Amino acid sequence: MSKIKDVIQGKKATKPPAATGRQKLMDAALELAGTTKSLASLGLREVARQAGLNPNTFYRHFKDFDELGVAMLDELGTKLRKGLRERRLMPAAKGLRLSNTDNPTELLREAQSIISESIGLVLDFATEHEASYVVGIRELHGTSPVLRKALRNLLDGIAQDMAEDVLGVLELPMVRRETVEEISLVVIRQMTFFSMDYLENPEQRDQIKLRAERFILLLFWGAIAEEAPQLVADVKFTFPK
Amino acid sequence: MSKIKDVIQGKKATKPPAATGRQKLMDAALELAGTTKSLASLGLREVARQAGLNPNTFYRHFKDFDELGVAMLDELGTKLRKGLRERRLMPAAKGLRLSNTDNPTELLREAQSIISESIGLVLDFATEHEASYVVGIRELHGTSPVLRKALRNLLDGIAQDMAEDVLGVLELPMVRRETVEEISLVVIRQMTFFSMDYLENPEQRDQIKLRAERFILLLFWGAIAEEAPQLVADVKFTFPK
DNA sequence: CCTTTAGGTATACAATCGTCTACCGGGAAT
DNA sequence: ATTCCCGGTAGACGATTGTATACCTAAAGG
Repeated sequence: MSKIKDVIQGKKATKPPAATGRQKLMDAALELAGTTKSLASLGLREVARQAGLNPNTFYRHFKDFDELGVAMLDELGTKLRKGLRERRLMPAAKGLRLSNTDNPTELLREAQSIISESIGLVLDFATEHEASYVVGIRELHGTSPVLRKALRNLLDGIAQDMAEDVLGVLELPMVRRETVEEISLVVIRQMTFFSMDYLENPEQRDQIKLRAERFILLLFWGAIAEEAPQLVADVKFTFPK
Repeated sequence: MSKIKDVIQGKKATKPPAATGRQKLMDAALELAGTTKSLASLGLREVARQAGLNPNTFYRHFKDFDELGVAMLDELGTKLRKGLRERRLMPAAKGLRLSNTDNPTELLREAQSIISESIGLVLDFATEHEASYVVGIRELHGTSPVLRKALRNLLDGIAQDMAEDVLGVLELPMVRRETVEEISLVVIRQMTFFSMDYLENPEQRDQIKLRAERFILLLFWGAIAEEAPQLVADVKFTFPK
């Protein structure tokens, strides 16, 4: 009776192969975008093929390509911010954070170590999730306004986290809260460049990381010099070379 | 005799319409890329259509899309660097550059004015050539390695120019040459963000420009504080709010 | 004067694309 | 036990794409 239909339609319809199709599509898109093209320029059929799914299945999960993009960036953002938050809390647990020291020199040295640690943390994440990281950065200046905005918001959020973090150590009025927030945003944005350099030139990673640290130190040092010039003259603090 | 052929082929072949086809293609690509898509994701037929040319004509001028991209970025880069260089020389002609002052305060004030001026210069350029500027920045993190490299080189060159410029005013050993070069690169890169913000939020332009200036001042101030802490404490210099 | 060549055109083709319509199996809810 | 819908499939459609082949013309070079 229905033999004909079965033969014509095939039996594939009866075996849903474990992993949810939505994730399959996202993975496929990531793989393609990571190696070849930009997210926005992917073809629906292309992605479906890579995912081993029927083209139409795409519509079941996403109506747009923007929608898929947002989903991917969501995933990336969640992983990133969670990872950062976790590792950021580690030194506090180890009692390493002594923000009430009266000795400014020591305080600055600690700030430096925090910065260094945070940088490493971002760079590590970029290395571990290279594909999604690169795709994300690509969309930062990409063609889709939706994805651009999503990425901006992500960066802004991370910058906010960083600002709170720093403010826990460099308490006011050593440097104004507003300034810290401003610096944080600039730093996070600059990290897109640093991290791309980092990924693309594995042989210069140490140097790149150092440059990133120096950059941040310069900013904060400048801010402190603005707010408390005398402190700068008094404190004994040497930059890393 | 050849009437048949003429009728079949049309007479359009006999009128080359003034402007060189190469430029037409580049303009068409710019227009399309500026509004809709990314450079790399443009279709050859699409561009030819926009240029009012036969698809095959594309091949006469470029073999790749990368090739067209490089040509466009070349044009952009030339215009940009020329524009910058011209306007940068203006204050020197006006005798405004007094790099041998013994008064560090005055010197810094001058440095600030130079910075402010340079920023305005970049932002003006971005505004006047919005389309090509945006396309350029888009390709900075784009998919084509060729275009990425071209853009990097352009930014590096501009940074070098800026470094030379600054070194003409803030002479060593107030701050080390190496540091100036490092700062310049970071600044130029950060300007990609500032200028995009600037273009996208016309109502906040004054504020954005101010933030950019502040950012740069912080960096140099930090560098000076690193090299000559006492100077920072002595000099009377207030940041713009 | 003849020939080359640079820049333009028309036509054709196979491939790919996005989307529409229709069919289907299994699980959840009623 | 039936119904409903979710996630999957198949097939066909017209449009668009990149490219190959071939033809044309105007100008330049010998």
